[in-house]
Amino acid sequence: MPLKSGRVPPATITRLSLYARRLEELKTARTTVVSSDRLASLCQVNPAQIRKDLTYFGEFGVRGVGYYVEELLFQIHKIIGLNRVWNLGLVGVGNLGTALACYENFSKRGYLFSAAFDNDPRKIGTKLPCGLIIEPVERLIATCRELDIEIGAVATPAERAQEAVDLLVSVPVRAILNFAPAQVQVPEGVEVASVDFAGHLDRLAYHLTSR
Amino acid sequence: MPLKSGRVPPATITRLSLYARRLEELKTARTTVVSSDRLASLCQVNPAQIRKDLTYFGEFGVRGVGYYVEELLFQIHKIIGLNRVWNLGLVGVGNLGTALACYENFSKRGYLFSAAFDNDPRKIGTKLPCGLIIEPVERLIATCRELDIEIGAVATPAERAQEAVDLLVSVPVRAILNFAPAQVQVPEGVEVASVDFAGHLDRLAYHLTSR
DNA sequence: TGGTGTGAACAACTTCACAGCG
DNA sequence: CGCTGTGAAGTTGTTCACACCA
Repeated sequence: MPLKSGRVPPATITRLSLYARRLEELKTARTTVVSSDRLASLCQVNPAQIRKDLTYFGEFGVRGVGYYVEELLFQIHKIIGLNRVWNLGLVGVGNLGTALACYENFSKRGYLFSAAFDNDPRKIGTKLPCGLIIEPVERLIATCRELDIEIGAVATPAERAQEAVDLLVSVPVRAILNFAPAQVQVPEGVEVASVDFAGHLDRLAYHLTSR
Repeated sequence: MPLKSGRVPPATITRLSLYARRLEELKTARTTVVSSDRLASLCQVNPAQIRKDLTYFGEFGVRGVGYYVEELLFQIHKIIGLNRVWNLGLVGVGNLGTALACYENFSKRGYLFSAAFDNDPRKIGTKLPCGLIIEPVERLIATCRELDIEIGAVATPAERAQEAVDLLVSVPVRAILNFAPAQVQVPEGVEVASVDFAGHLDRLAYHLTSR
């Protein structure tokens, strides 16, 4: 949020997230200071990259010393927006959706599934292992507004992904995590992150094929 | 596989995978010919990008016409290695692992979960909804060799990810899809694709925070 | 004519190398 | 003295613009 200079490369944000998770581990291990060299080797990136990434937002280190773990972690959390709780709404409660809603690594980091929607009448009213009760998709707009849901997670079949996204956008939800294997359209200002299982697997297959 | 010129950008492979999936849809829709402009709009990329990507592997189009959908799809499948079946081994059968093993989009594209391993004694011998029977991790090396497993999927807790990877590497498995929220080390020649849920969510949170 | 294939221009990102400071 | 912060150099990836050909 301080944002010292102009545009921040998307890749920088992705790495900031990575740094945060390694710093979390260092903090747990009671490490108080870390150099860009050390953090870089933990993250498998170039040390200069870390220093450059941070300069987009300010100066967080001490020359001749390094970075204070707790302080740097605090700053990165503030930049990303991890100093608060985010309410998520899940659309499509199949095997994958259920696993996601109950995945503890999300809640640990402040991402809370607060509502789940499906259009299978047999699922409505059912309680997930994590305690969430499945609501009909017709309730999506009302519930998302009521519960302050700002991030949507789409885990429907491919054919249903676009309509789920359209609904979320109309709430309005301006950030969507898409697990469905489909390309979805959103208006300006809405950010979509697609978790592309097929893309990852295809890259692995290519690696094995091209040798 | 034809590989006309030197190094292929990783991003090109990721896009090839994307093109393949859109072409699959075009084929299903009985479309026989597609221009780079049309395909580009379906994939939300620049048309020149598509043509450039393809030149790394050969010339697949017809000037003044475009690309024959079926032919181009065939060629891309051959490049990626999707003209065959890949056997996958799953390590860590929690909620997420179960959802993955039973996820039909994998098998549809030739990625077949052929074995699943866990170290919880209560799970061993249990059958997953998809029919797979969970084996003890001690059986991993033997089973992977026996079943020709070339791709590993790691869905263990973070603390267990590195040991799962080490085991897979010793099979040897040279391609690993990692769902655990941990940075893992692999030797030269082994490719890891990490499905980084936290990274995606953090990017979305940043998007919402920085405005 | 119309759309591909591609060198050349451009833009973005990464790494280097070192000045500057605690 | 050591490690950060950063301009400049280097590298990689993307887009343009047009020659070329079915």
